[in-house]
Amino acid sequence: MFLPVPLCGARAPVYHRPMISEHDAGSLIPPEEFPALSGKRLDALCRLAETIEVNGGDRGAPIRHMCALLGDRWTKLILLVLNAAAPLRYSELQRLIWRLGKDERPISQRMLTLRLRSLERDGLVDRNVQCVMPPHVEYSLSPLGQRLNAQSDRLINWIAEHREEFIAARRELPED
Amino acid sequence: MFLPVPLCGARAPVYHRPMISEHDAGSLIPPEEFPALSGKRLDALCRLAETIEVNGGDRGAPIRHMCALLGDRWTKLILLVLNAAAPLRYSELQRLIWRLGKDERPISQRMLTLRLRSLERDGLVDRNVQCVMPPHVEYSLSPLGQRLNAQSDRLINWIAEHREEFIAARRELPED
DNA sequence: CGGCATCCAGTCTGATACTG
DNA sequence: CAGTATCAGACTGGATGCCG
Repeated sequence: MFLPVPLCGARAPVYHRPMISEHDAGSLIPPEEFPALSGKRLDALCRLAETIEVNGGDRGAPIRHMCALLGDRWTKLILLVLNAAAPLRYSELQRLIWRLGKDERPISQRMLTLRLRSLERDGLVDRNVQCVMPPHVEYSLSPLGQRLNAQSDRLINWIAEHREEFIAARRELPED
Repeated sequence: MFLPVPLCGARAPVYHRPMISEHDAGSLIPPEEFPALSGKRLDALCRLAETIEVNGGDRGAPIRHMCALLGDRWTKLILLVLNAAAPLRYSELQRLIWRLGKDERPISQRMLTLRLRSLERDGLVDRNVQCVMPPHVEYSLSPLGQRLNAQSDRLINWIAEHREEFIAARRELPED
Protein backbone atom coordinates (compact mmCIF):
# COMPACT_ATOMS: atom_id res chain seq x y z
CA MET A 1 0.00 0.00 0.00
CA PHE A 2 0.93 3.56 -0.61
CA LEU A 3 0.17 5.33 2.60
CA PRO A 4 2.61 8.16 3.11
CA VAL A 5 0.23 10.14 5.26
CA PRO A 6 -0.02 7.69 8.11
CA LEU A 7 -3.40 6.99 9.52
CA CYS A 8 -3.50 7.23 13.24
CA GLY A 9 -3.54 3.80 14.80
CA ALA A 10 -6.98 2.81 16.09
CA ARG A 11 -8.32 -0.68 15.47
CA ALA A 12 -9.73 0.23 12.07
CA PRO A 13 -13.38 0.86 12.85
CA VAL A 14 -15.68 0.01 9.97
CA TYR A 15 -17.39 2.89 8.24
CA HIS A 16 -20.38 2.42 6.04
CA ARG A 17 -20.07 4.79 3.16
CA PRO A 18 -22.97 4.25 0.83
CA MET A 19 -21.92 2.38 -2.28
CA ILE A 20 -22.85 4.56 -5.17
CA SER A 21 -22.29 4.75 -8.84
CA GLU A 22 -19.70 7.43 -9.28
CA HIS A 23 -21.21 8.80 -12.41
CA ASP A 24 -24.68 9.02 -11.05
CA ALA A 25 -24.95 12.51 -9.68
CA GLY A 26 -28.30 11.80 -8.11
CA SER A 27 -26.92 9.10 -5.86
CA LEU A 28 -23.55 10.71 -5.30
CA ILE A 29 -25.09 13.94 -4.10
CA PRO A 30 -28.69 13.10 -3.27
CA PRO A 31 -30.82 16.22 -3.53
CA GLU A 32 -32.71 15.41 -0.36
CA GLU A 33 -29.45 15.46 1.58
CA PHE A 34 -28.23 18.67 -0.03
CA PRO A 35 -31.33 20.75 -0.63
CA ALA A 36 -29.33 23.94 -0.93
CA LEU A 37 -27.27 22.67 -3.86
CA SER A 38 -28.58 23.05 -7.35
CA GLY A 39 -27.73 24.30 -10.82
CA LYS A 40 -24.18 25.41 -11.35
CA ARG A 41 -22.93 24.35 -7.95
CA LEU A 42 -24.29 20.85 -8.37
CA ASP A 43 -22.80 20.64 -11.83
CA ALA A 44 -19.42 21.75 -10.54
CA LEU A 45 -19.53 19.15 -7.80
CA CYS A 46 -20.39 16.40 -10.26
CA ARG A 47 -17.51 17.42 -12.47
CA LEU A 48 -15.26 17.42 -9.43
CA ALA A 49 -16.50 13.97 -8.52
CA GLU A 50 -15.22 12.62 -11.81
CA THR A 51 -11.71 13.92 -11.35
CA ILE A 52 -11.42 13.78 -7.60
CA GLU A 53 -9.67 10.45 -7.61
CA VAL A 54 -6.52 12.31 -8.40
CA ASN A 55 -6.85 14.31 -5.24
CA GLY A 56 -8.91 12.49 -2.69
CA GLY A 57 -8.86 9.03 -1.28
CA ASP A 58 -6.20 6.40 -1.57
CA ARG A 59 -5.51 7.10 -5.20
CA GLY A 60 -4.62 10.62 -4.15
CA ALA A 61 -2.00 9.33 -1.78
CA PRO A 62 0.91 9.60 -4.25
CA ILE A 63 -0.10 13.18 -4.90
CA ARG A 64 -0.31 14.09 -1.25
CA HIS A 65 2.94 12.29 -0.69
CA MET A 66 4.79 14.26 -3.36
CA CYS A 67 3.28 17.55 -2.18
CA ALA A 68 4.17 16.74 1.39
CA LEU A 69 7.75 16.35 0.26
CA LEU A 70 7.72 19.95 -0.83
CA GLY A 71 6.15 21.06 2.42
CA ASP A 72 8.77 19.26 4.43
CA ARG A 73 11.40 21.41 6.08
CA TRP A 74 14.37 19.85 4.33
CA THR A 75 13.36 17.75 1.36
CA LYS A 76 12.94 20.44 -1.26
CA LEU A 77 16.23 21.96 -0.20
CA ILE A 78 17.94 18.61 -0.60
CA LEU A 79 16.44 18.23 -4.06
CA LEU A 80 17.57 21.71 -5.05
CA VAL A 81 21.13 21.21 -3.90
CA LEU A 82 21.35 17.83 -5.56
CA ASN A 83 19.88 19.28 -8.71
CA ALA A 84 22.56 21.95 -8.78
CA ALA A 85 25.62 19.91 -7.96
CA ALA A 86 25.00 16.18 -7.92
CA PRO A 87 26.67 13.82 -7.37
CA LEU A 88 27.40 14.89 -3.83
CA ARG A 89 28.75 13.04 -0.87
CA TYR A 90 26.81 12.85 2.37
CA SER A 91 28.97 15.35 4.18
CA GLU A 92 29.12 17.72 1.20
CA LEU A 93 25.35 17.67 1.11
CA GLN A 94 25.15 18.37 4.81
CA ARG A 95 27.54 21.31 4.63
CA LEU A 96 25.95 22.76 1.51
CA ILE A 97 22.52 22.66 3.14
CA TRP A 98 23.99 24.51 6.08
CA ARG A 99 25.63 27.07 3.81
CA LEU A 100 22.78 27.59 1.38
CA GLY A 101 19.76 26.90 3.51
CA LYS A 102 19.71 30.16 5.43
CA ASP A 103 18.35 28.19 8.32
CA GLU A 104 19.14 29.06 11.84
CA ARG A 105 20.18 25.51 12.52
CA PRO A 106 21.85 22.77 10.53
CA ILE A 107 20.08 19.62 9.48
CA SER A 108 20.78 16.83 11.92
CA GLN A 109 22.47 13.70 10.70
CA ARG A 110 19.41 11.76 11.63
CA MET A 111 17.13 13.94 9.54
CA LEU A 112 19.43 14.01 6.55
CA THR A 113 19.66 10.25 6.61
CA LEU A 114 15.92 9.80 7.04
CA ARG A 115 15.08 12.19 4.23
CA LEU A 116 17.63 10.65 1.87
CA ARG A 117 16.38 7.14 2.60
CA SER A 118 12.82 8.24 2.02
CA LEU A 119 13.71 9.90 -1.27
CA GLU A 120 15.61 6.81 -2.28
CA ARG A 121 12.64 4.59 -1.51
CA ASP A 122 10.49 6.89 -3.59
CA GLY A 123 12.91 6.52 -6.47
CA LEU A 124 13.69 10.23 -6.59
CA VAL A 125 17.28 9.99 -5.39
CA ASP A 126 19.99 7.54 -6.36
CA ARG A 127 22.59 6.35 -3.88
CA ASN A 128 25.93 5.13 -5.09
CA VAL A 129 28.11 3.34 -2.57
CA GLN A 130 31.78 2.64 -3.18
CA CYS A 131 32.99 0.01 -0.80
CA VAL A 132 36.27 1.55 0.22
CA MET A 133 37.74 2.70 3.46
CA PRO A 134 36.86 5.32 4.46
CA PRO A 135 33.36 4.89 2.95
CA HIS A 136 32.47 6.91 -0.11
CA VAL A 137 28.78 7.45 -0.85
CA GLU A 138 27.39 9.68 -3.56
CA TYR A 139 23.86 10.94 -3.91
CA SER A 140 22.23 12.24 -7.07
CA LEU A 141 18.78 12.90 -8.47
CA SER A 142 17.08 10.22 -10.49
CA PRO A 143 15.51 11.33 -13.78
CA LEU A 144 12.10 11.26 -12.12
CA GLY A 145 13.45 13.34 -9.26
CA GLN A 146 14.74 15.88 -11.73
CA ARG A 147 11.39 16.13 -13.41
CA LEU A 148 9.48 16.46 -10.16
CA ASN A 149 11.93 19.10 -9.09
CA ALA A 150 11.40 21.08 -12.27
CA GLN A 151 7.63 20.85 -12.05
CA SER A 152 7.47 21.79 -8.40
CA ASP A 153 9.67 24.80 -9.08
CA ARG A 154 6.83 26.31 -11.07
CA LEU A 155 4.43 26.25 -8.15
CA ILE A 156 7.10 27.28 -5.71
CA ASN A 157 8.17 30.21 -7.81
CA TRP A 158 4.58 31.32 -8.15
CA ILE A 159 4.14 31.24 -4.39
CA ALA A 160 7.44 33.04 -3.95
CA GLU A 161 6.36 35.78 -6.33
CA HIS A 162 3.23 36.26 -4.26
CA ARG A 163 4.91 35.86 -0.93
CA GLU A 164 3.91 39.28 0.28
CA GLU A 165 0.30 38.61 -0.56
CA PHE A 166 0.32 35.43 1.46
CA ILE A 167 1.90 37.15 4.40
CA ALA A 168 -0.50 40.08 4.12
CA ALA A 169 -3.50 37.76 3.93
CA ARG A 170 -2.80 36.24 7.31
CA ARG A 171 -5.24 37.27 9.99
CA GLU A 172 -5.63 36.92 13.69
CA LEU A 173 -8.87 35.22 14.53
CA PRO A 174 -11.00 36.85 17.21
CA GLU A 175 -10.85 34.64 20.25
CA ASP A 176 -13.74 35.75 22.43
CA MET B 1 6.96 35.07 12.85
CA PHE B 2 5.78 32.75 10.16
CA LEU B 3 6.71 29.31 11.37
CA PRO B 4 4.19 26.86 9.99
CA VAL B 5 6.58 23.93 10.11
CA PRO B 6 7.03 23.81 13.85
CA LEU B 7 10.51 23.51 15.14
CA CYS B 8 10.87 20.83 17.69
CA GLY B 9 10.83 22.39 21.13
CA ALA B 10 14.24 22.59 22.72
CA ARG B 11 15.48 25.76 24.37
CA ALA B 12 16.79 27.29 21.15
CA PRO B 13 20.47 26.45 21.24
CA VAL B 14 22.63 29.01 19.51
CA TYR B 15 24.29 27.98 16.27
CA HIS B 16 27.16 29.87 14.80
CA ARG B 17 26.73 29.91 11.09
CA PRO B 18 29.50 31.92 9.52
CA MET B 19 28.27 35.33 8.44
CA ILE B 20 29.02 35.57 4.78
CA SER B 21 28.27 37.83 1.89
CA GLU B 22 25.64 36.05 -0.07
CA HIS B 23 26.96 37.13 -3.40
CA ASP B 24 30.51 36.14 -2.70
CA ALA B 25 30.79 32.63 -3.98
CA GLY B 26 34.25 32.22 -2.54
CA SER B 27 33.07 32.74 0.99
CA LEU B 28 29.70 31.07 0.52
CA ILE B 29 31.27 27.91 -0.80
CA PRO B 30 34.92 28.08 0.17
CA PRO B 31 36.98 25.96 -2.24
CA GLU B 32 39.08 24.53 0.55
CA GLU B 33 35.94 23.13 2.17
CA PHE B 34 34.54 21.74 -1.07
CA PRO B 35 37.58 20.66 -3.07
CA ALA B 36 35.49 18.39 -5.29
CA LEU B 37 33.27 21.23 -6.51
CA SER B 38 34.36 23.28 -9.46
CA GLY B 39 33.28 24.60 -12.83
CA LYS B 40 29.65 24.03 -13.75
CA ARG B 41 28.65 22.55 -10.42
CA LEU B 42 30.07 25.48 -8.52
CA ASP B 43 28.35 27.90 -10.87
CA ALA B 44 25.04 26.12 -10.43
CA LEU B 45 25.38 26.27 -6.66
CA CYS B 46 26.13 29.98 -6.76
CA ARG B 47 23.10 30.59 -8.91
CA LEU B 48 21.05 28.51 -6.50
CA ALA B 49 22.41 30.55 -3.60
CA GLU B 50 20.95 33.69 -5.12
CA THR B 51 17.45 32.29 -5.43
CA ILE B 52 17.43 29.94 -2.49
CA GLU B 53 15.82 32.46 -0.22
CA VAL B 54 12.56 31.56 -1.84
CA ASN B 55 12.97 27.96 -0.84
CA GLY B 56 15.23 27.64 2.12
CA GLY B 57 15.36 29.23 5.51
CA ASP B 58 12.77 31.38 7.18
CA ARG B 59 11.86 33.22 4.03
CA GLY B 60 10.96 29.88 2.56
CA ALA B 61 8.51 29.24 5.35
CA PRO B 62 5.45 30.59 3.49
CA ILE B 63 6.33 28.35 0.58
CA ARG B 64 6.75 25.26 2.69
CA HIS B 65 3.57 26.17 4.49
CA MET B 66 1.54 26.40 1.30
CA CYS B 67 3.04 23.20 -0.06
CA ALA B 68 2.38 21.44 3.21
CA LEU B 69 -1.26 22.41 2.83
CA LEU B 70 -1.37 20.39 -0.36
CA GLY B 71 0.36 17.46 1.27
CA ASP B 72 -2.11 17.45 4.11
CA ARG B 73 -4.66 14.67 4.08
CA TRP B 74 -7.69 16.94 3.97
CA THR B 75 -6.82 20.50 3.05
CA LYS B 76 -6.62 20.21 -0.71
CA LEU B 77 -9.90 18.31 -0.71
CA ILE B 78 -11.52 21.07 1.33
CA LEU B 79 -10.24 23.65 -1.11
CA LEU B 80 -11.51 21.67 -4.08
CA VAL B 81 -14.97 21.21 -2.65
CA LEU B 82 -15.22 24.84 -1.66
CA ASN B 83 -13.98 25.86 -5.07
CA ALA B 84 -16.73 23.84 -6.70
CA ALA B 85 -19.68 24.76 -4.55
CA ALA B 86 -18.96 27.57 -2.09
CA PRO B 87 -20.51 28.94 -0.03
CA LEU B 88 -21.06 25.78 1.97
CA ARG B 89 -22.18 25.19 5.51
CA TYR B 90 -20.03 23.25 7.94
CA SER B 91 -22.14 20.13 7.77
CA GLU B 92 -22.54 20.31 4.00
CA LEU B 93 -18.78 20.48 3.72
CA GLN B 94 -18.37 17.53 6.00
CA ARG B 95 -20.84 15.39 4.09
CA LEU B 96 -19.49 16.38 0.70
CA ILE B 97 -15.97 15.46 1.76
CA TRP B 98 -17.31 12.10 2.85
CA ARG B 99 -19.15 11.64 -0.44
CA LEU B 100 -16.48 12.90 -2.80
CA GLY B 101 -13.30 12.07 -0.96
CA LYS B 102 -13.27 8.33 -1.66
CA ASP B 103 -11.68 7.94 1.73
CA GLU B 104 -12.33 4.96 3.84
CA ARG B 105 -13.18 7.17 6.75
CA PRO B 106 -14.87 10.53 7.18
CA ILE B 107 -13.06 13.61 8.32
CA SER B 108 -13.48 14.07 12.04
CA GLN B 109 -15.14 17.21 13.33
CA ARG B 110 -11.96 18.12 15.10
CA MET B 111 -9.90 17.92 11.93
CA LEU B 112 -12.42 19.77 9.80
CA THR B 113 -12.55 22.56 12.33
CA LEU B 114 -8.78 22.71 12.72
CA ARG B 115 -8.18 22.76 8.98
CA LEU B 116 -10.83 25.41 8.39
CA ARG B 117 -9.45 27.60 11.16
CA SER B 118 -5.97 27.25 9.78
CA LEU B 119 -7.11 28.14 6.29
CA GLU B 120 -9.00 31.08 7.69
CA ARG B 121 -5.93 32.31 9.55
CA ASP B 122 -3.96 32.01 6.32
CA GLY B 123 -6.56 34.13 4.57
CA LEU B 124 -7.44 31.41 2.09
CA VAL B 125 -10.94 30.72 3.37
CA ASP B 126 -13.64 33.15 4.43
CA ARG B 127 -16.03 32.33 7.25
CA ASN B 128 -19.41 33.97 7.35
CA VAL B 129 -21.41 33.62 10.56
CA GLN B 130 -25.08 34.46 10.79
CA CYS B 131 -26.08 34.86 14.38
CA VAL B 132 -29.33 32.95 14.36
CA MET B 133 -30.61 29.92 16.16
CA PRO B 134 -29.72 27.31 15.11
CA PRO B 135 -26.35 28.71 14.02
CA HIS B 136 -25.72 29.22 10.33
CA VAL B 137 -22.08 29.38 9.20
CA GLU B 138 -20.90 29.51 5.62
CA TYR B 139 -17.42 28.87 4.28
CA SER B 140 -16.03 30.02 0.97
CA LEU B 141 -12.71 30.52 -0.78
CA SER B 142 -11.06 33.91 -0.62
CA PRO B 143 -9.73 35.27 -3.91
CA LEU B 144 -6.22 34.32 -2.83
CA GLY B 145 -7.45 30.85 -1.97
CA GLN B 146 -8.96 30.51 -5.42
CA ARG B 147 -5.71 31.50 -7.05
CA LEU B 148 -3.61 29.16 -4.95
CA ASN B 149 -6.06 26.42 -5.74
CA ALA B 150 -5.78 27.04 -9.46
CA GLN B 151 -1.99 27.14 -9.36
CA SER B 152 -1.62 24.05 -7.25
CA ASP B 153 -3.92 22.16 -9.61
CA ARG B 154 -1.24 22.41 -12.25
CA LEU B 155 1.33 20.58 -10.16
CA ILE B 156 -1.21 18.13 -8.85
CA ASN B 157 -2.47 17.28 -12.29
CA TRP B 158 1.07 16.76 -13.48
CA ILE B 159 1.73 14.35 -10.64
CA ALA B 160 -1.57 12.61 -11.29
CA GLU B 161 -0.70 12.16 -14.95
CA HIS B 162 2.54 10.52 -13.91
CA ARG B 163 1.07 8.57 -11.03
CA GLU B 164 2.07 5.21 -12.44
CA GLU B 165 5.63 6.36 -12.85
CA PHE B 166 5.83 7.42 -9.24
CA ILE B 167 4.39 4.15 -8.08
CA ALA B 168 6.71 2.20 -10.36
CA ALA B 169 9.74 4.14 -9.15
CA ARG B 170 9.30 3.03 -5.57
CA ARG B 171 11.89 0.55 -4.38
CA GLU B 172 12.49 -1.62 -1.41
CA LEU B 173 15.81 -0.82 0.16
CA PRO B 174 18.06 -3.71 1.09
CA GLU B 175 18.07 -3.89 4.84
CA ASP B 176 21.19 -5.75 5.85
C1' DC C 1 -26.22 23.34 13.99
C1' DG C 2 -21.63 24.20 14.74
C1' DG C 3 -18.71 23.72 17.27
C1' DC C 4 -15.10 23.16 21.81
C1' DA C 5 -12.61 20.47 25.72
C1' DT C 6 -10.42 16.48 26.94
C1' DC C 7 -7.98 12.29 26.49
C1' DC C 8 -4.72 9.32 24.44
C1' DA C 9 -2.02 6.58 21.10
C1' DG C 10 1.10 7.27 17.57
C1' DT C 11 4.51 10.08 15.19
C1' DC C 12 7.98 13.58 14.22
C1' DT C 13 12.24 15.68 15.25
C1' DG C 14 16.53 16.94 17.44
C1' DA C 15 20.36 15.83 20.75
C1' DT C 16 23.77 12.83 21.99
C1' DA C 17 26.74 9.00 21.89
C1' DC C 18 28.76 5.30 19.46
C1' DT C 19 30.71 2.34 15.21
C1' DG C 20 32.65 -0.34 10.90
C1' DC D 1 33.30 9.08 6.38
C1' DA D 2 28.82 7.85 6.76
C1' DG D 3 26.14 6.59 9.21
C1' DT D 4 23.25 3.75 13.60
C1' DA D 5 21.09 3.58 18.36
C1' DT D 6 18.69 5.53 21.87
C1' DC D 7 16.14 8.96 24.36
C1' DA D 8 12.82 12.59 25.17
C1' DG D 9 9.90 16.48 24.19
C1' DA D 10 6.50 18.25 21.13
C1' DC D 11 3.04 17.64 17.87
C1' DT D 12 -0.81 14.99 15.20
C1' DG D 13 -5.09 13.16 14.66
C1' DG D 14 -9.13 10.43 16.16
C1' DA D 15 -12.79 9.37 19.70
C1' DT D 16 -15.84 10.98 22.91
C1' DG D 17 -18.73 14.03 25.47
C1' DC D 18 -20.64 18.51 26.28
C1' DC D 19 -22.63 23.16 25.14
C1' DG D 20 -25.15 27.55 23.48
